[in-house]
Amino acid sequence: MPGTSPADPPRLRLAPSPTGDLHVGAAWMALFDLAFARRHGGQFVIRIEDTDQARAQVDSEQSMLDSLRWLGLDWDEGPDKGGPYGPYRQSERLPRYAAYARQLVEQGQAYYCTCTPERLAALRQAQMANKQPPSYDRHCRELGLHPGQSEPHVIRMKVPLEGESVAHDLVRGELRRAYKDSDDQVILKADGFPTYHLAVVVDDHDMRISHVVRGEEWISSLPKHLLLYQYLGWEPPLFAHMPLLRNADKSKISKRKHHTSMQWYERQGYLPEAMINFLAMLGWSMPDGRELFTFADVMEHFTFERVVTSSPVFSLEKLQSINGQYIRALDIPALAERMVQRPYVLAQLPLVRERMRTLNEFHPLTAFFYEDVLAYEPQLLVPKKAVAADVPPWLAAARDLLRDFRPWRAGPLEEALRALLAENGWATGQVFMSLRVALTASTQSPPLTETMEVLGREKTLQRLDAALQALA
RNA sequence: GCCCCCGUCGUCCAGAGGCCUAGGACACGGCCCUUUCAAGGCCGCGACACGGAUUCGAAUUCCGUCGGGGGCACCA
Repeated sequence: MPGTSPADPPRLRLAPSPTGDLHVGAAWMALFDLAFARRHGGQFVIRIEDTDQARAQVDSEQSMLDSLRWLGLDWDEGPDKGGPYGPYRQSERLPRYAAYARQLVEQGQAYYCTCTPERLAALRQAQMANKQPPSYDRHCRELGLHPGQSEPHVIRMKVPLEGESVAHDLVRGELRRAYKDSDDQVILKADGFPTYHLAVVVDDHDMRISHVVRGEEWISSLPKHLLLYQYLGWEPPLFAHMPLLRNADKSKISKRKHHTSMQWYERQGYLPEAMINFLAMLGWSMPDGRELFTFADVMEHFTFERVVTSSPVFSLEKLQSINGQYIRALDIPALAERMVQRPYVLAQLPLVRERMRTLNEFHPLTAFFYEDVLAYEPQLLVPKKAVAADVPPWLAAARDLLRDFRPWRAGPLEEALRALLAENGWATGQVFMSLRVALTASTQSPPLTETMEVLGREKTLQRLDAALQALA
């Protein structure tokens, strides 16, 4: 098996979330992945899912790498440097998937299916109405269809009608599931793109991944993945299904209920080593029970066997305490150094340097970056020669433009905003003033789009909404 | 509805048949220290979901119930 002999060092991968941000869940797994890989002299690669709706664009990809670096989890290889087994970007791998899907059809382990979405929807609806589990009825399975180019079709894999799948999981032990509870999954879509199931199997094989570490939400598709390895004649990797991090209400951790972006923690002033320590205590513990430890300690002692099987609630209480302990452990010069070296502070400096007459003025000039809720004086949002009713459309239009705007950089942002204003015949000075107040609660601030870049998308959008609310 | 995973203090973990009248950390409460607030020290509150079975003995094994979560897409 790959990765199980010393001569064959493990290769693990991180699959970033579609937005490209490094989220707490991903960071949490990456931390263990990397500890494990490093300990055994292996590698850790990033597989970029940049096709279809998973569009990790350059700037967000960069922010993910920045977050990993901040955590100290960077390694000598970027997404394109995972060794000779790339490409690691899905968009560059497209031709491979269709070929394998067709190979499976030829081998009789997959088949063309021309069922229409309408038929499938009706089928599903009928099954639900009859309190049956929704699943494909294998209508095309034995038809031996060979649809022409023009006829829309997908390729589905054949799942055995009986028997069961038995797998070994590094954290949970034996995982069993009857084949009859898995249906004939689509592996190649009508548009020629693979579904995740095919893509991940092909990619992990091509990239020589030895250990697949992923959330337990994937357990139920494990039999299909294993089947795909078997059909393709490949040795499957080892699997570790990690518990899911949860909200306080026990649901799967979500953006609505937590700050899930690593950047937020960085900006909030948490120390990366405290963050690592905290994350490593979720679902795992040091064999000797120590609760203050470093990444090097994790590296030395991490095993999948010690990962808990129940899902931890992600709560900040303990992180704050740990962070305090790390801060207190720093001597004053070191602490001072850490404060000024903080990337968020570093990013603010160029914006306020020319506005500072004393070093102390740095604080009032940058205070607005840190407020959770800005205290608006609504009349400030209404620039000279404008009336209150003018403003909401400006802010709303800006918000809509910014929601998915990429790349999140001052230059492009300014260009796009100016274009928006020109299109609507709005006065730049007036609109920019309103935006400025919305983002900083003040009529005096560093240049608008530079401020936006440093503030980040999330806070920018939040503040636009807040300003709109203040005007309502 | 069906399938799967899981179930120890409010939260995070320890616990792999006797070391458990269940241990630590965070949070919370009290006291001490102290011009305040922290930090620190001491003390306290607080859990093995329930029911059976196996065993001389179960938090630890098995079964059931209940509870929570996840999955059941031409999303990942």
